[in-house]
Amino acid sequence: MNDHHPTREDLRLPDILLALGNPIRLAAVKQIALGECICSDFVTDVSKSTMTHHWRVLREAGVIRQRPEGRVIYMSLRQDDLEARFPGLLSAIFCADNRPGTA
Amino acid sequence: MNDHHPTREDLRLPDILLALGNPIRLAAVKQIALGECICSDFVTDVSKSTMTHHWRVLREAGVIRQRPEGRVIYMSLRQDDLEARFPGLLSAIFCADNRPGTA
DNA sequence: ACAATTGTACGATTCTATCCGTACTATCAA
DNA sequence: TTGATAGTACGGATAGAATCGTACAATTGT
Repeated sequence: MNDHHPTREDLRLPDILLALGNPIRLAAVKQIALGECICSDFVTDVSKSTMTHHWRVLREAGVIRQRPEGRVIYMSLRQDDLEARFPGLLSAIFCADNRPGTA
Repeated sequence: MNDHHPTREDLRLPDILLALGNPIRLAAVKQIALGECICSDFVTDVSKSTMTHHWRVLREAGVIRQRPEGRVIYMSLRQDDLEARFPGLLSAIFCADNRPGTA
């Protein structure tokens, strides 16, 4: 696995917003926020390789951390880093009053 | 001018994040947040027609409102609508600890 | 009426994202 | 060692985004 994670200092707001500005990734991040999970915990309409792409976008933006262990990869939200750099951002996104179809 | 603005109820979080997930648009929105302005108030590296494109993306996502008056178009942030649907989102974005190059 | 100003519309180009299938790697269990 | 499992990597197709230049429309000032 290519496992580059940006440091806290290197997090960039536009990259993070772009990463979260996709319904599949936003839904995935919301699920990860409920607790660490592995790829196969996600039910989506897209293929495995497409999800790999989405995980990479989220990881490279610094939204999630991927931790390989055995043959699975645990994914978690980089809540502390995000809160340090962008206070309130995650909670605003998770508490948003979403309508159907909004993911 | 094509002047469709989504209603408050039709605002979609992924669309808004996507609209803000571009450095040029994020910078523009930050400037608009300081007070209503017109297109020519913005100094950018891109052409006029490219900016027209960015204004459209922001307007169609519901981030800004465009109000034509005479030969200029006043642009303002849809702060009330955004706060109603996504409380705290804008302030989190504007208060973010940005680094150089982050726009 | 004319010219200047402010911005849009359109078409073309280039770049980036999304998505899939297939092939592959690594780990684990029997 | 063999097979199953979990996921990545890569190449290619399609779609969408960003950008520009040119042409245009509306308004305003002379």
